Amino acid sequence: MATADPARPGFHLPLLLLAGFRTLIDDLHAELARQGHPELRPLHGFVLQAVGVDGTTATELGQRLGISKQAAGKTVDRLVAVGYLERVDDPSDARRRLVRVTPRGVDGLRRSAEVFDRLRAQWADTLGPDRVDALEDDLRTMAAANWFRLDVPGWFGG
Amino acid sequence: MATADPARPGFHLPLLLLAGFRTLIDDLHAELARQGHPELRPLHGFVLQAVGVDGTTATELGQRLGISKQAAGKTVDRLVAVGYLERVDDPSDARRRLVRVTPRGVDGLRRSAEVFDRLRAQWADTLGPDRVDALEDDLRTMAAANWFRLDVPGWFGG
DNA sequence: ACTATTTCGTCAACCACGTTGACTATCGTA
DNA sequence: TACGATAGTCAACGTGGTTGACGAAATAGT
Repeated sequence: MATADPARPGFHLPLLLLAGFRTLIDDLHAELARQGHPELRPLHGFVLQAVGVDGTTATELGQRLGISKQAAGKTVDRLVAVGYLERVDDPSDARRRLVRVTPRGVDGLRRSAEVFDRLRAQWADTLGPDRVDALEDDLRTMAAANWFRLDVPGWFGG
Repeated sequence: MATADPARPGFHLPLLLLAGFRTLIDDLHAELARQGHPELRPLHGFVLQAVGVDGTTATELGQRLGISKQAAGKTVDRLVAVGYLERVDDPSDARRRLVRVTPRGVDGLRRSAEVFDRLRAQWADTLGPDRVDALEDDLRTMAAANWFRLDVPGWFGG
């Protein structure tokens, strides 16, 4: 179904990594939708994770995700609109608006983690635990940078 | 740098796959920019590949990529604007507008393949050829579907 | 041969994600 | 107190996706 030339080994690697990522993400969100979180988009989990239990500000969130404070602010807007984040005033600094994960957000995060664990276990069942460990080790070695950067304009990098 | 909990093994896998993909894609485009193709975006290579040497139509391209014909048409517009694709009339069917890769597009595609091969070789140097092979085998096993789908609204899937 | 259906391409409106630039309000400090 | 740095927002824009509607051309059916 693809035009990608199977004879070019170099072209396989990125496509396979992308397909592996998508497989996990698609499975995750199919399951999350079933568990009452149909609104949760792939990006949202990363953002909720980056907000963390202590909360943050939009500017700091942008720094954590490697995006501008404006982009972070708009993403927070959307997450607030669907009930996963909330904004509260910071009593100690009238400029800042603290961003916090709501109980619904915590629930989504918890379920995401559970589903990811389950999916990883499936991979281990199919490939063997050692192969999954090796896969992670190898990727950790090769992808040391690019860990939490989410700047996506024009698909990853621009 | 990340808020991702290192104690949750399940959360690592998708992040690592994404980071691996991004590492390759970022390296590729840095090199392509150096080689005279600064306009080539990550998506473009996939699209050029999907158009193929024989050319296609926007509708068929959309089917190949798993996106709507309108989205495919707009993407073709952009690729035409930067000189990687061209549209020609189909003499045998006045409704169709054939999309073809230009010589510049072919050049970009050829260089992309070369760079990918080089990057794969780098991975093999670092991890060992057997590990890279195993990584590809394992991903091929787990990511059989999701091969060439590029529907990205809200980040992969929606 | 004429009509009816399908197909191709495009337009228009919209959404999700990113960018930069400009601006206000507030804080902290010299 | 006045000034520079910081937080947040608004506006305009670019790229990638969606659906719905529509005209023109090809095809199928009677």
